[in-house]
Amino acid sequence: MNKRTTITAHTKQNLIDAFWVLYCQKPLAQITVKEIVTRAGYNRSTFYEYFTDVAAVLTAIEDTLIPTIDTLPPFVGASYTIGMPIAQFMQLYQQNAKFYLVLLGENGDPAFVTKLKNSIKPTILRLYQAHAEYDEIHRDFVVEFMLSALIGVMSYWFRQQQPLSQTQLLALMHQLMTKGVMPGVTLPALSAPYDAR
Amino acid sequence: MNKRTTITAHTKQNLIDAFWVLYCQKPLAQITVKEIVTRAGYNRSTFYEYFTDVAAVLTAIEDTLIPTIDTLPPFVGASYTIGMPIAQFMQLYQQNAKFYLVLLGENGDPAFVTKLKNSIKPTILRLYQAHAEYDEIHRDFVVEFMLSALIGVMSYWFRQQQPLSQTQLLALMHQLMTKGVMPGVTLPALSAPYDAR
DNA sequence: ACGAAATCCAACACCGTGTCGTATGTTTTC
DNA sequence: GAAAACATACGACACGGTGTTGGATTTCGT
Repeated sequence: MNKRTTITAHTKQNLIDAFWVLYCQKPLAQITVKEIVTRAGYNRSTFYEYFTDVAAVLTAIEDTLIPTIDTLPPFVGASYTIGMPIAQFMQLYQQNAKFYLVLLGENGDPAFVTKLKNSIKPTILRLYQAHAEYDEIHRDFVVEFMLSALIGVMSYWFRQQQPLSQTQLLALMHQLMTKGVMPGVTLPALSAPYDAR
Repeated sequence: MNKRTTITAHTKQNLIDAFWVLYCQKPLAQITVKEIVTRAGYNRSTFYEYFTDVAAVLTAIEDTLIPTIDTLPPFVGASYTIGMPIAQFMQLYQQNAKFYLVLLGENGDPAFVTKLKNSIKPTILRLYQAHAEYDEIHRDFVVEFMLSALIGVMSYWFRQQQPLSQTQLLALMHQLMTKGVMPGVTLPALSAPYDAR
């Protein structure tokens, strides 16, 4: 390995690490270049050799956390069930829990949520190829529904002290996805919008 | 009405309005006090009479957008169905769509999502009082599931050019909530976690 | 009508930003 | 293996934003 490239890689990583410690503590707007380089032990100018500004560090981190097509294998065929993407996403989440927890948390980045959803969307959409239940427009909303619920629940689970076991959570999520959130309730007519009171 | 108080109210509102125009265009971190007061037509010092910093303006806006206990009436009784909170939330969303769209969007504020969820949570939880299906811990996750899906889909709907009518969206959401996202699929055993491949 | 309090502003010291020129160390070329 | 070419890290500079203090002006209570 080239010495130059290892040095730059180390420096960049040091800056990223220093940034992450700060980002875990406070929102992006309050993090300064000076803080980062002080913590990492560099001159402030050095920072600008690697990143254009503070936000760029966050983007760099995010880019390594978005699952690529390769990491989410393209399941096909009739044996493909809803449980698989759920379990798979859970595993992905768990591997990088340290980052996801913050990026999807209170001081997190909404843009990351969108990026994450878009990266998983094709995989979920493939689930519905065989099923003619929904047209293309409806499918889009169904997938948005699933992903929002999935990410929301996962984040919630990690934020708590995990009162449910992973197996319990998987089972619950699977049930909610396949049977709904309130199986016992019959539906009223829905053509007319409800009164607010 | 006192002239003093109207003046202060106007000034504060002018600052808020100016901030909002900017916040619609770029993330919080890039908005300066100077920009706000220039746009609103005040001296920079005046800003600090009303807000401690730029982030405080955002918080002030958010606080007016969180539904209080009063705005979400406490439905009780057996006639309470899942459709009501959905339709109700949709109405709430629509009234302040201009703000929700941004706050829940790409450059939005993740903390606002949490605030919003927490404000609606009690209402949804009341849905499950009569139902003994879930214990307290599970209920929490079910509610998180619902709210995440609800907010996610609503935001998605507003962000698009609304290809579905409101009635269609309500019907779809109702179906997803009560029957699940994939009614046709039978479930495999879920006690053991899935393989990743 | 007069003192008290508020609204708003100009000026000040401080801090963070982004850039440019340079010293030091590393790689390439012959 | 020496010298040229390059990459890395740094100090210094001009600029712009921050937050505060003291004062001018207007409004309110009595």
